[in-house]
Amino acid sequence: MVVYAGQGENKRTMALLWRAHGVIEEKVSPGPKQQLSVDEIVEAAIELADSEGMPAVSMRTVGKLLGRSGMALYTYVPSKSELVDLMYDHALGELPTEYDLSVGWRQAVVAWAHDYWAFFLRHPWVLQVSSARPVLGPNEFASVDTLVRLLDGIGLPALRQRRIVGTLTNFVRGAARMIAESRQAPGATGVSDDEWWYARSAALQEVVPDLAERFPSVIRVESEGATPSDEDDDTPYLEREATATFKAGLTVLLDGIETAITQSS
Amino acid sequence: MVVYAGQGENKRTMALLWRAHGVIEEKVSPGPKQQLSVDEIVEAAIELADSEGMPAVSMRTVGKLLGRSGMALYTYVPSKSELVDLMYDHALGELPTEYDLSVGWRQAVVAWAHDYWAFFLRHPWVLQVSSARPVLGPNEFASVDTLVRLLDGIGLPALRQRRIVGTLTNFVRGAARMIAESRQAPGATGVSDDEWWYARSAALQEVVPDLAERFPSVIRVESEGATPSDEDDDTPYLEREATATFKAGLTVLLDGIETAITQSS
DNA sequence: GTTAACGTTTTACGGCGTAATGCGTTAGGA
DNA sequence: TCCTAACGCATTACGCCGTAAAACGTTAAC
Repeated sequence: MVVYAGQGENKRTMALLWRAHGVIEEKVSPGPKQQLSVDEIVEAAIELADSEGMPAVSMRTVGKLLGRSGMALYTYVPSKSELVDLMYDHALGELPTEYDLSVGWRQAVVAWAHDYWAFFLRHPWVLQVSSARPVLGPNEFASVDTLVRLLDGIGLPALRQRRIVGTLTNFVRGAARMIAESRQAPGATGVSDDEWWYARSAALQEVVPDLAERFPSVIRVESEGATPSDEDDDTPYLEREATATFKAGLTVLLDGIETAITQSS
Repeated sequence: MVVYAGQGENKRTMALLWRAHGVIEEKVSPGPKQQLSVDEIVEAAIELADSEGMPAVSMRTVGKLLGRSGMALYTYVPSKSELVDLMYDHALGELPTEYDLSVGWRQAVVAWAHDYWAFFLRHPWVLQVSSARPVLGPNEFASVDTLVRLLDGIGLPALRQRRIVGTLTNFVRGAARMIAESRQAPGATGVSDDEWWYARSAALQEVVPDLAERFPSVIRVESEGATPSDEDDDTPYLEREATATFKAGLTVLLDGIETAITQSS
């Protein structure tokens, strides 16, 4: 059995996140032993979220995946929202925490950004977990710490460094979100991205024939220099565009950071 | 009655978005006249989303607000997801479409960014509408067109301009999302942002006493130079931080764009 | 052997989106 | 003028959701 020294939701949540068994007294007590573990539940939920998307993650479905009823999970986890927090922090655990700084901070940050980006594309549901109220789990701390360290010795005052860390994190999340959302357009395996896009554009053309006259600037900018698709690259249009926007945007941001460094020194 | 020249979901959606009454044949037909309008419904839904948040917007609640059953709305709108698209595009209509470029592109973009940002804070639910699959409504086109025009004459090739438009849009959305999410932490009017933050930190401190040794870089960067709160400014901590990150990040981005301009010329 | 704590399941409640059904209103043609 | 068919709208129903409450069976401690 588990007893919480102080009390309160927050304490219990933190104990769960940090597996702080030191703070928790384990008491032997009657009744059957627990047959599952928080980790098992969290991993099953992540599996489900990866393959079927966040909406498919319900207490009942996670329970079923473990051969249990939905309610059984409530012995391990106080509520679904806590389970989601645990999923979030657990997933963050797979991010690298060390980067080679001998090649310069800029290259290191590019590597970090690509890893972070790829992480969100592997686990798109993470983007649906709020980023504003931090979860304060160990892996969240570790991942922020990793990025902070990349910017540690380049002569930025702490405050500026903090802003830039926030901006970079936000930037990668937003860029990844564009792709992640485009991948789950009409539910599971409905029409593909390109088919949807084509049908929409055709309908638009028909309903608004004078589109090009009404919005000349967008039309010009959107039509010029479309990213060419490689021979055997079947990445959908929106996704290629979003990827290119990510890379270009990262360059712009890094250039801006260099300016900030120059101004600080 | 309404007949669609071609057919298909997309056509109907576009007609709804663009109010393309030209494409639509109005036929007189028996039965009672419609007592509501799409606009009324969309505005009621927006009202609800503004005041109670997106989760409070259900077909039943919107119907109730109009003195009608939930199912009544289905005569006007094919499904909830279409209603959400209409809400999104309708709300975008309140954005300015003209900016003074005589003060230079940079100042104009700053003004745009602040308007866009304030818009998201007025209608935080907009951030929960996917941005990847564009809705292709008139106001979405207008708002993108507005930003594109701000960057039109500064010597950027079209492709670069497109990437920068995407990056700026993404940036503001992400920055606004941080605040919007921090405002809706524990449901409606539960604990305030600051109380929550304090309780969490206290719990964390207790569960993980060696935090500062384990993540020295984050701790240092997070603790230095905290934004001072004005005398009578009761903006919560997370929100002040997020606002500062937005402003600093915008500067960094604009500096990066200036570098891009220099390189293009 | 009794008791009390515990893990788990079952049932139940009020929410959701929306399909199906039915009712009452209304315009056009007879 | 009446009939009919189309239509707006409400009601009901289905299968989901999170989770409170209760019931049941297992088990350790006394």
